[in-house]
Amino acid sequence: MKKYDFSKIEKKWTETWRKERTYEPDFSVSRGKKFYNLMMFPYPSAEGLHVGNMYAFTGTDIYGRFKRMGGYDVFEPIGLDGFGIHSENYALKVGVHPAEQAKTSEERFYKQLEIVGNGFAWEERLETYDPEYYKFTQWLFTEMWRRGLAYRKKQPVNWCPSCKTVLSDEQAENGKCERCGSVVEKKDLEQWFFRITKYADKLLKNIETIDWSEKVKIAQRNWIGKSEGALLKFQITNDKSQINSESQSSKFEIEVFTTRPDTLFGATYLVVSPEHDLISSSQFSISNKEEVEKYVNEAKKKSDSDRTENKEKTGIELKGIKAINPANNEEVPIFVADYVLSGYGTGAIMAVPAHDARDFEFAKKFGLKIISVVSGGEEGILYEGSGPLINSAQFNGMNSEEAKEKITKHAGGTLHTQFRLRDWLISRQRYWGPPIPMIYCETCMKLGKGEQPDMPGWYAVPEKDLPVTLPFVKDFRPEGTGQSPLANIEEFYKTKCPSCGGDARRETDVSDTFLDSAWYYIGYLMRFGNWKLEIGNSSFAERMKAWLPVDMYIGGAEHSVLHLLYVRFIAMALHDAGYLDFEEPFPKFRAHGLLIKDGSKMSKSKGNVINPDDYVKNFGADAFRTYLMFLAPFEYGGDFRDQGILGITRFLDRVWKMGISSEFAEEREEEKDLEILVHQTVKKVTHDIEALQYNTAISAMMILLNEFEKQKKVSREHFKTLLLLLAPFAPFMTEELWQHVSLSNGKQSSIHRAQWPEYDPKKLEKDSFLIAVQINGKVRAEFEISKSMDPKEIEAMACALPQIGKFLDGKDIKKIIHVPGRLLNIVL
RNA sequence: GCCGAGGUGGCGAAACUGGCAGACGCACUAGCUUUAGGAGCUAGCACCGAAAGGUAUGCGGGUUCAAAUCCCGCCCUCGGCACCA
Repeated sequence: MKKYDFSKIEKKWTETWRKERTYEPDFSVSRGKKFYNLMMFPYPSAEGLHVGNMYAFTGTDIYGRFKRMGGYDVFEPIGLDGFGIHSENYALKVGVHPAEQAKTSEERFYKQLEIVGNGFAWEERLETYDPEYYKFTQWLFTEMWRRGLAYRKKQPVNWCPSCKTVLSDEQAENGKCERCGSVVEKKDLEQWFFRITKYADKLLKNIETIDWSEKVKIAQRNWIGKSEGALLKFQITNDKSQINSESQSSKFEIEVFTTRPDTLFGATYLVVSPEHDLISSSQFSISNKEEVEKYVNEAKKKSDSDRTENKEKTGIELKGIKAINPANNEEVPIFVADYVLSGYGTGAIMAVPAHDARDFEFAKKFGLKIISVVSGGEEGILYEGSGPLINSAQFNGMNSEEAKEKITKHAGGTLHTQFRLRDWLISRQRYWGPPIPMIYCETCMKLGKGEQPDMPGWYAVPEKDLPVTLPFVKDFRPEGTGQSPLANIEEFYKTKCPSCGGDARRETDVSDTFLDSAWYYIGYLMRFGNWKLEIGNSSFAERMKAWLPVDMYIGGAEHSVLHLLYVRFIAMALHDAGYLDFEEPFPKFRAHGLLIKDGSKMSKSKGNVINPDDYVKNFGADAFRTYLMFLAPFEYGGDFRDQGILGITRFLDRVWKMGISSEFAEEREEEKDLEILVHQTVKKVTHDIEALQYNTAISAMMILLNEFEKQKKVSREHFKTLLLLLAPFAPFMTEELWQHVSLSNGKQSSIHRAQWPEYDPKKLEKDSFLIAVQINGKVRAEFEISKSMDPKEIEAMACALPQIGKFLDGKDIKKIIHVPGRLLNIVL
């Protein structure tokens, strides 16, 4: 008997599938049954594919193969997200130019991805560093600009001292750089931003309409951070003792944002952030100015994480000035403290120590007045809930919820919705990315001319001049000067103004990597032959209409507020610009779990990284794939154990043996119950794959095989059903066996284009089965009954059983509960 | 602190709508076979107990004929957010 020679068979089918274009969809017809099956494309930054990537790809590929067999024309493309800081950092580490490293990685990644048996549409692959690709990344930037969604602004931004570039808020995770983990600093710099906040409300609302993993939806909701409240104005006065002239008093106002305007009567002081305008204002004489400045400077020096790590609240009163509470016209002191953030709301708060934990802590430390205005808590203790108001003049007795609007009105404030989300900082002072396609003209600026009224001197590179090619720069190292290495290349930045034709300067920053990946799912549809299709081209528009949005998207949850938020935003902008007829690019998204090894995350420093190549070489791609899917539910992830793969190897070997033996039974030779099990298995595997519960699908197939082996012979049809069910998991071996067991003379078409088996609902139940008999809820016996039996008859039979009879002896049966087909519970 | 997901044999994990807890697999044990290699086959395998039987799904209560599953109160682990007013 021939042993299964996986390396030979895998090689053969890889070549055949490629040659026969088995996994290429038919774009020439617009068919209703399309299925766009997408996985997050990888960063080719490391030495090769990580087993975690392999896990994600395999899980997605199984789903795609399942859909293809279900009659869909499946589009499952693959590409590389090889532009950007992660690839550049890797190139820096190994000392190779990123453009060269890209070629090496490309070859290695694609080879690995094919070896493991993924059914990709190889002809449509793309790389984000391809000028034909980033031409459109740049076009996208100019489109955002034209639509008023891109702007330049100076403000405190996140700066990674190690990567020597600015970062977006999303990339400064807990005050640390998403790439290298360095502590992020704050710098005042002029940068490019995308106005994602314009879509904050839509990004939030649409979450309700999309079918995504719940934890990702929650992460996005939290990140967008909608709060409903009010903006209230507090007038500022100098202390009576210090008023010098009439004009200096009472013109300046501080606006605060609060979610609890109902507690305004309890606002006993005001706090401004160290960056607040009030501090530098010359309108007031702050008597302890020196002291205040010292505090402010120290606070500004601290990084965000330093500020938050120090739990003890600090601050200092601005002496000589007071604020007036608009509810009751009482004077309250003003403090500056770094627990108030400049980037949120108005950068100033009204402090209500009786009903806010932070204010409470601060007030205790500085001995400030604490006035309860909401009843419900204990006297003198912090209470953050709602309830009837007290100490609030005419509002006493009113419920706090109702009072929110009333008190806002009374104080002359306005109701306001505040988002936590801030605009997307898009520029990077690095080399390996798409140059931002903008031109700055000094002459036009002086004349006040420009494409956008509020940004004189700035022009987008005209579409005909795209792409702005990234020049080959030998010394691509970031310098930390606040400028990209491109700023040293005169031939690059010297250009002509698209408006006046005079000398002008190109933008030398490149765009964030996440812009590259914000539209790649569209890019795959452009890649026919040689990027012949362009945005605005009508046949491309048709293709987008036919294939978008993506039907199933799978990827890591770590991109919850990075890629997955940006890509939604860009789709919304393109939708509003009329290019897309949907707002949500991924109506269905599932986050796969993480693979761990020996109980901890895989990392090189721990030495527990799994090299997928070794396993494919030793056990074959089919066994490796199937094992990855068997070890735990796909959406949970799990612990990779070397020994576990042996169980799968045995299983596949047994399938091979049975298939190769060529001894199949006539159908009528089989036991009838076997047919029922086949139908049950088809049902279970179909359901489990649809739910991404691959582990239980595999165990169902194991049960079927175990039963097959107990039979003397199994019919060819039943064996073929098992092959079909197994095909998405073990594509190579099932293909080989499919050809072998098919009776047709000559060439048989691929199993991966065969029809997924169906089950007959009438053939799911056996005629007779075991039923359990319980006494007071404890199982005491079981016996066989037939489907047609009368309940009374079953009860009588149960009581007659010897194991049951001894319990019944001399006792009254209170009642009998009969769950048909399951059990009988006799209550004594 | 807040939000989310979890906690079941030696291990990875199953369990429909509340209905026989531990499917399937790994490891292990015994036997057979052996071309002695991570091979194959058969049987066993939650715990206590000689057995009858009893006890078991993080802990403590509750509802129910019946709870891993529902309710209340705790504990622990992992993931995310974190002075967001």
